[in-house]
Amino acid sequence: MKSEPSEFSIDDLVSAKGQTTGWFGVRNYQARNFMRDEMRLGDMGFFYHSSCPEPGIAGLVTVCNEAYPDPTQFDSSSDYFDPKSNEEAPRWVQVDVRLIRKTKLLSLAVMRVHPGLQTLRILQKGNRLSITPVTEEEAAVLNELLT
DNA sequence: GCCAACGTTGGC
DNA sequence: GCCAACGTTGGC
Repeated sequence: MKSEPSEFSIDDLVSAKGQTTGWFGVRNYQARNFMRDEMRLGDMGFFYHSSCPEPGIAGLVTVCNEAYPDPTQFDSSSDYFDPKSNEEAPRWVQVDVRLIRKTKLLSLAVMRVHPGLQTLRILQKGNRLSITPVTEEEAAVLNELLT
């Protein structure tokens, strides 16, 4: 799960109420579908810092609420307002995640050269999705590296 | 700031 | 329904 730390960082999550946040603002259909169709209560997520000096995984989170309508799509004062959506047929959803723990930074550079991570979606050329699935095998390698 | 990659838009 | 143009993402 990608976030620009200047927008919302792992430290923001550490200090958030209940160390929990709604993952609002996703406005890409593929990423939305991953949240809606694949993410289930108790699933683990990797909190990734993007578009920053040191991109990489900065912490572990768990899904504490499954997909529900993202309220910012209805808020005309929000950057994430979508005039084409409506309450009867919400277009965008979010999940809530809770901090498991902040980790040392596992940099993109390190992940790129690790033999066990070559299949990771986030490393593929042209990858732009803010939400991508991680396989059990990949998760095991990541957990090992983050220990 | 550059640029590759990809998604979205809108005219036809 | 095609596809060119445009916008966005995000690493470097």
